[in-house]
Amino acid sequence: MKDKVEISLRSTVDELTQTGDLPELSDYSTSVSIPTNKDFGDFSTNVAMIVASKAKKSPKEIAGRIIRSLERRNDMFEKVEMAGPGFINMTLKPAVWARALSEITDLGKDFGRTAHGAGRKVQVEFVSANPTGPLHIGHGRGAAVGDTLVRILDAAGFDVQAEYYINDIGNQMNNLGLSVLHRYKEIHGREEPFPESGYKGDYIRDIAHELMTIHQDGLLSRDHDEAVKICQEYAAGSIMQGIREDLRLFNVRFDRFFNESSLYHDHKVAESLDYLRLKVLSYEDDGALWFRTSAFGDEKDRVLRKQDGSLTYFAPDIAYHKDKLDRGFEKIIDIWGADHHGYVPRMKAAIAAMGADKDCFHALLIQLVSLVRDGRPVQMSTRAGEFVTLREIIDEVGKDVARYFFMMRRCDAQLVFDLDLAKKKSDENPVYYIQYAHARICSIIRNAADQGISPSLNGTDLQLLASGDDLALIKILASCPDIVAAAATELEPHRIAFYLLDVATAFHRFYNRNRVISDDPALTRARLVLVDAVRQVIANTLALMGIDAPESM
RNA sequence: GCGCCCAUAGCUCAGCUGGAUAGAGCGUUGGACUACGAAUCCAAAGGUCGCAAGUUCGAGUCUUGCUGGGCGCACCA
Repeated sequence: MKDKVEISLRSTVDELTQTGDLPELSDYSTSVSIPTNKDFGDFSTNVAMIVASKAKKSPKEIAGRIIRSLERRNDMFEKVEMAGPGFINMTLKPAVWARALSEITDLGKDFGRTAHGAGRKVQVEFVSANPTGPLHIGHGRGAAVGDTLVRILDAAGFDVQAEYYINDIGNQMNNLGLSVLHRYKEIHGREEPFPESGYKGDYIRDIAHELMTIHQDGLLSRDHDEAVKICQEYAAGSIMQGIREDLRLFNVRFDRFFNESSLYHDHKVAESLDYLRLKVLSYEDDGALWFRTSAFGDEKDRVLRKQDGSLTYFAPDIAYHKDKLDRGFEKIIDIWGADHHGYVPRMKAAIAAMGADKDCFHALLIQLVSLVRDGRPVQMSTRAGEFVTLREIIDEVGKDVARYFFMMRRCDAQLVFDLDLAKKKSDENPVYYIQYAHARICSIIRNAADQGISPSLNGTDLQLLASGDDLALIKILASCPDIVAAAATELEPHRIAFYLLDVATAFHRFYNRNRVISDDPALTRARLVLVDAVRQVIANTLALMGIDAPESM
């Protein structure tokens, strides 16, 4: 709805500029917002003050001209007033709101979708956990945020792809193989010192046992490196399969899993290094190969190839991001743990070096998740293999609650996951509060159906809902597409979680003060359409978060 | 030492790109079911938006400097 107001306002201002009633301004940013104070109308804009300050004119005079012009196009506004230092407050006609409601009914599942993204290609890369162990709770937050963001971007009209980058090569994979082989030998009674920086989790033992049933003691007689390789490949495959299963249970979808190793097979890494050398952006020093990232705003240059001849993690990562650019993504979004923030300037430098605008790259940094049980923090340490897995969380509180909890903070704020609260099936738990609203509406609709009435626009007079609680509810519903679009452009998926809470609150309030099914047939029909629209909006936005909308609970 | 993030009601947090009188939930106090699901609702109390300057018509929001907390500063990934 804000969209429509903005469009109307902008065309009015443009028109006034053309007729010379307003000074010419090459660029101005309008801001239409919903005022906190209801007395100020449905929407408010400061455009007159912006224009006035640039043109050095009186804001009130500018506002006056805009208002007179807006009033002349009388299809939309009930009332347009000047307020304060030059605000323009606008109140829409009830018919406009009634139309907005019928639009929700017409669009159904598609309500909330917009064309903001104009089909631009966007990629979101997230989770990307190494296949060295199961997903833990930190990955869970990244998975929930990433998957929700993908759905939001899709709804906002972007052509979005979800990708998982698998580090299936390198030191960590080698350590994985060593760790598994060690456990394998241990089962066969061979005690050796545990490999340095090996993985100690119990799942390593499980994998060693699986290898034993496949190979019996056959690996013992193999060449060491060969045995490590067999262990590594089997373990990575097994763990990756587990990760995919975790993601499926968590309702997280990926369009593509990208193997780091393919960058080597396809010579992409070598090509990237050649490119940098050609552009004189890399140089040899002290036996290593350096990338001149400092030329692009990084605080110092970074190593691409170490003294020992092996490549750093950064080298293939440059090739990977070059590949993303080559695939035509206009916006590249990487979701990382906040502890990787130091890596951002480096990556932006790489993007810029490839000749792309470095602002097309967005690193969404996800802050730490800590876990609280019985009011006490739960200690976790990945290195020691002591961590709470995502699977454990899903099993304990359910997929829906877990996904919502991960979404109810801004990404850049630390999150305390309260297991006790998550398991409470009461009003304190926002997930149940929201799902309850949905179930309650479904119940009302069932009751109405028993009386032979179902929600339908046919012959229903929505003007009956033009005031009070009914109108307030419609206004919140109508803002859904604006919220989704804003969440997409600002990359702030948590806004959906808060919006849902607003919708549920507004509905519960409405429900307690008004009857849907009453002895007034016309009002009953109208309100059935209204609550059905509430149900639709709740279902649609829950779907954006990958959460189910139960018909009863 | 340098950099990034955070600081808003007793607690946990929103705050729509700089707008008008800063909002929710929990907790506290008091109320509402013999009609559509009380897993709900209503009301009250609760604030120097960490501190101090600056930018301007206007700052919780932007700038700078402090204070406090988290996280980084590898020829690890």
